Amino acid sequence: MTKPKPVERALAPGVSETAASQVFDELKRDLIRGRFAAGEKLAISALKAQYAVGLSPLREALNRLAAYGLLEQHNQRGFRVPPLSAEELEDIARLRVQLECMALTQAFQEGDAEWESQLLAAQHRLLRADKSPEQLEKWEQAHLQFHRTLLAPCGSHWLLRFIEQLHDQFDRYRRLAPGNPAIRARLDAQHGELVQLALERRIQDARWLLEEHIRLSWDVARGAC
Amino acid sequence: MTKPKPVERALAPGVSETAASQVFDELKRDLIRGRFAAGEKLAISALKAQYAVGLSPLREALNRLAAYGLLEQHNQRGFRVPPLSAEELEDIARLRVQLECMALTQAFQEGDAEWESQLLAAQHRLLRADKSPEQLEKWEQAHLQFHRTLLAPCGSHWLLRFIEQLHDQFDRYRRLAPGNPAIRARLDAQHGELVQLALERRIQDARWLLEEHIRLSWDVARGAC
DNA sequence: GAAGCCCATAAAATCGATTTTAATAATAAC
DNA sequence: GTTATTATTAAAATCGATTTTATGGGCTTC
Repeated sequence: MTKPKPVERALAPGVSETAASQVFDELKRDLIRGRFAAGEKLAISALKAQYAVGLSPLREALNRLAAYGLLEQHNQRGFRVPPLSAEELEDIARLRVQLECMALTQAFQEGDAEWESQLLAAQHRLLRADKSPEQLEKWEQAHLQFHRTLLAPCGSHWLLRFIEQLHDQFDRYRRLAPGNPAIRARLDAQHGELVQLALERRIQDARWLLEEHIRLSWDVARGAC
Repeated sequence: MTKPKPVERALAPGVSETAASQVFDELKRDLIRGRFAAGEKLAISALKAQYAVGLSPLREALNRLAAYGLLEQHNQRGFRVPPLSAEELEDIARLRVQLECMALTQAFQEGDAEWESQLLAAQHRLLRADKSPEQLEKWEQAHLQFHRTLLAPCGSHWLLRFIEQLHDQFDRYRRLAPGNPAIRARLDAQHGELVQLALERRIQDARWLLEEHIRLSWDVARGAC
């Protein structure tokens, strides 16, 4: 007999990715990273080549991104990168303060020892992550994960979902804006302070600090508009 | 000059719909209406026939709905109607209270005379809408529009977006639950009271009433799980 | 000279068919 | 009798081609 079974059962037995999901992840990252200009119209056939994927999975990914708010979809005239505006950034930042402080309060009440451990771990990974341009994606991932961990035990699935969505939107601005080393240093320090306040469950101080943290990031992100 | 000659765009002025957008709207309505059982796996080929649409636009609509949270998407195993649970309903309801009260406060500050007019109009349309089973969709539309109008001037695009999303989620429960005439009557009365408080800008009373309104709806919606 | 019209072109949207994967039934092994 | 393995079937995902719609240029008309 021949070998009609060269088809390895995909070493990962559980979750196999689809082309649509892969290109969704890549496009999402590239949109947040600022690979495309704000307001730019996406040329679908070009994307097809760039991401080495067929038309169907690509369109499905674009549809998901539009529903998520990282693209604008206009019937019969394709997809467009949303414009950046100082007004929208203000909206996003203010709402981040409200929602994240809300989640923080809950997280402080619900968080247990395991949470404290994971928070310390996440902070350490962030601290050690290399922020050089080549490793920037790694740092961004660690940063996102830190903020996720901080609020994770809040108990509200939908609140966390909205916060994540706003975070992605905010990062479009922040990552496009020129860096500010002085502010960046202060922001980095605040992560450690947040952990300390979390361990001590000093909710009011933590809320003030988190608000300050977001407002400082906002100061940086403003540079994008 | 003074030639108010709006360029006639083809035979369909304004926005021509795509098949994907149409089936998205229909599916969204049917999901909220409870046409499919919670937890049910959607048979794509069956939907294709039911909605009289091709595979591509149908899949695009399903992808959008999954990103919106009205469907679950599992790689390589299709789409599924999210299950209903008392815990998630609680999450949704509590968050509605928080977010809508937040928006209400802003709306009371930003709303002008034009807003007051539209609010009165929306309330009257709701009052007059027929709630009979045949006309139920009309009433639901008027109800949604009333709540939209109430919060519209709040100034935060993203807050309104999240509130609408939660409202859709909440309605899945409410519309599946058996009706309660006594509570329904009280809820209907509250719409008028909210308008009155809005006209007088009695923010604190209005916040209490809106919270009470959502909690009462919640009492009804609980009947779905 | 500007506005309207028509055609050519490019892009978006959709269709029909194919490929890939998961779910299920049937069979074999222990 | 149970578990493991293979074959079968059904469904999801993807591809390639076609249809539909928007866009831009050149022409005509007033």
